[in-house]
Amino acid sequence: MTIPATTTAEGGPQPTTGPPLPADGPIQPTADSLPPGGRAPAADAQPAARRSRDPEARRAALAAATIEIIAEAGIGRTTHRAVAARAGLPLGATTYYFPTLDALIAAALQKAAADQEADLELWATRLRDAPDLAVTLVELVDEYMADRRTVRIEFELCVAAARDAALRPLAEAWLHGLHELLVPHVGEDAAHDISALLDGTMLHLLVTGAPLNAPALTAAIRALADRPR
Amino acid sequence: MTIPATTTAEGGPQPTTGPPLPADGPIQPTADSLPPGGRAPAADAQPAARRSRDPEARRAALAAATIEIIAEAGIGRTTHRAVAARAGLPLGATTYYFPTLDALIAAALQKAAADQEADLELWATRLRDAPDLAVTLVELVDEYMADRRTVRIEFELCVAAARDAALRPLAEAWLHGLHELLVPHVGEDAAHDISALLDGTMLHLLVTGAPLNAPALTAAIRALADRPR
DNA sequence: GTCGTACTTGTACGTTCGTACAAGAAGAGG
DNA sequence: CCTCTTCTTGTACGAACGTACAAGTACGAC
Repeated sequence: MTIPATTTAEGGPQPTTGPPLPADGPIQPTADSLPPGGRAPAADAQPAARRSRDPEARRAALAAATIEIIAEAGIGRTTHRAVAARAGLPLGATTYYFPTLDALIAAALQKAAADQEADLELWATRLRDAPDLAVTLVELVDEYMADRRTVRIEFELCVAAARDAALRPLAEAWLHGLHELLVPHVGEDAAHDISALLDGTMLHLLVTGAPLNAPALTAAIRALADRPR
Repeated sequence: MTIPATTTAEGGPQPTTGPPLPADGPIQPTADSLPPGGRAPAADAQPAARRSRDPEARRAALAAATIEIIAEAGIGRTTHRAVAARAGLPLGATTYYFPTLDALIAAALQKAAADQEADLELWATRLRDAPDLAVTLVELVDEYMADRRTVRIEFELCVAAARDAALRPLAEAWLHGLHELLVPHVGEDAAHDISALLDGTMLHLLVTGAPLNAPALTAAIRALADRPR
């Protein structure tokens, strides 16, 4: 228990010694979000060369940019302008394709969930052929943690769902995916426990930034999988 | 895997069928945040009866109100005006006591962490006298989950720390508290595993809103505590 | 070719934000 | 009593926000 506590009760106006939040500076565009069919906003002298049409690519680019912004700034600080800048598209494109900001965010989270579902099917095949469930599972978790961006979005979605019931089915599906993946291998109860262990472990890794302790996690999974029922 | 997926690729402008975020309506004040020394903003006819001085109470009321707003709206949607309204104080009070919004949020999160630390010491005494570690631990988790507000703030802090390194020590302290609490009872390794299991379980409960399955969690804790080393 | 729809874009409106600050009241020290 | 410091409050300013929309361009239908 070594919380860098301050006693938080002083007289003067400025005794806050806590960690200063860096206030999430402005989001810079990447301009590579559009497939090769599109063009960068202004690579040449023209004031604003109009791009050729590609509605589906634009919709996908906006959703992808939104996910990036959510991963970096959080849902609460995601704005039309940040998304448009990241996607390299004009502001009006965001409201043309999505009626409101909430719709844009919801679409992005659904796309993220769909990507995750596809990922989980890869996990399923890897586990089906695995000689040792625990070892392979830990490998998969380690690979998953390599891209912190995805993991951040997962937990961002969970926290948002805890506050907003409308997001709950999406977040539940996300958590449930891992559970259902494990059921055929270890049964209902152990699957429940192991998925909680893995989610907790990933949260710890996300916060501390530490690398995964593979042998320890493998042993813990075995302990939960093999416990008497 | 029953994600309510939409194929996200349509022609028209409005095909988003995802869960609509309810856009977090305006925050209403509670006006009970000030100790009996203070008065409500306008209970009688006077336009704005000036309150008597109590700087420490105001600072504490602002931090408490900030925590409430964070729990309800998230860090990203926490504003000076929402906090002031919740605390029943004028807008200027927020900037008088905290130089910036980030400082206000950091102070609130530190207060929450300090409260949590105090809670953990109660946990420590309860566990010291407990005949059965696993059973008592599950009881404590169940009691902790009764107030989802606190739990939401914990995970909100973790997600924010994953994005903002300045918050990392605070979030790490939070996670580490549970770990160090368990070390004297089950040793370093099992404490690590059990704290991950508990954090993951709490996340699941937070998202699903389901009640805690006490017997299952108790068994899982035992499996992790008793595993061969 | 022309016509019409669907898409693109820049700009504008009203709101809300963080922060600054002047004017004043409260209470301690004389 | 007066005075000075500290606290309180209302208001104001520029920036950023969500959203609306007019004007214009691309492209298939004909």
